[in-house]
Amino acid sequence: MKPMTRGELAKECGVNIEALRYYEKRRLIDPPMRSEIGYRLYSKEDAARIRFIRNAQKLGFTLNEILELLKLRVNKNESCESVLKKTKKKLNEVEQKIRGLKSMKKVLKKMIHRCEESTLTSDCPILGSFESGREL
Amino acid sequence: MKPMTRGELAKECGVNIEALRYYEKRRLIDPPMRSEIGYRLYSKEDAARIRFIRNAQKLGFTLNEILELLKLRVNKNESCESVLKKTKKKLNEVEQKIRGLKSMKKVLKKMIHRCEESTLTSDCPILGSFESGREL
DNA sequence: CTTGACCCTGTACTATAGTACAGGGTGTAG
DNA sequence: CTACACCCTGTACTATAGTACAGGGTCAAG
Repeated sequence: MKPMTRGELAKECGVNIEALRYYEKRRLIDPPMRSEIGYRLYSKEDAARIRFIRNAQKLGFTLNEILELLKLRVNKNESCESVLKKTKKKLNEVEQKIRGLKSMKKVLKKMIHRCEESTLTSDCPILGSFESGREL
Repeated sequence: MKPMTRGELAKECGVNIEALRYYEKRRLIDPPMRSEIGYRLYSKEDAARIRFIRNAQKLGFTLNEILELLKLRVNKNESCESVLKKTKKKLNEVEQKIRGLKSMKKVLKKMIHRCEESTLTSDCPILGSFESGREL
């Protein structure tokens, strides 16, 4: 697989070219290989990582949280125990988010249903999606 | 129901007192009633709205998107048709987010499973959760 | 052999979403 | 009657996540 330049990777992933340098500085991607004249050369794996970052951001994770997600693996400095604990914590966060979105979805569907029956009122039903007061 | 002051509402909703003034400026909440000496007085509905805003933010919606969600209702200046269209668009966004989180959840669960069987390797499996290249 | 399209670095600017603070009013407790 | 805990306004500062730009290098095409 031939490596990509910064411009090519940016285009492929639909991000601004400067964002790639920013993610490198934030340590979200490893410093890439360099060509003889010093150009950054990215692999397919780098592309996958950039896409992961963008997707995770849309799901409400900050760059710091995304870094934590990316570090979820066994390494020499960390026990499997601790990785397991962190992974379970992340799973919980993800499940919370899913629950929140599901109740939002339910309300939106109800609105669409009501609208199609032309019985909509002027109040805002979506507000009700978190009425339970449950913390997200 | 007795109305709350700004400090009380902030405490009840777990937000900074200044954020309430900020949400008012951004038109995410209506300008509240005022007491005789000019203090803001908030209702239970205001509290629900603040909670909605915070929860929606954790699900990856920006304040502008949240404003759009809150405006999803029939009013004199807008046809039911157009509200229906916007609501369906939002439903789509929500369903996309749910799909993204579900694939993340799947990968996290697999990691936990593997870790409990002590067969974890040093690569980062979570990266795979968006491999499909599908846009979120 | 220079023009254009890339790349490099460093630094400065921007948008979003707050957060803090200065300067001043109100009202109850000691 | 004053100290303290609230509230008001306006304005300034901060963090996060980029985005733009200046000044300079490389290289292929005309």
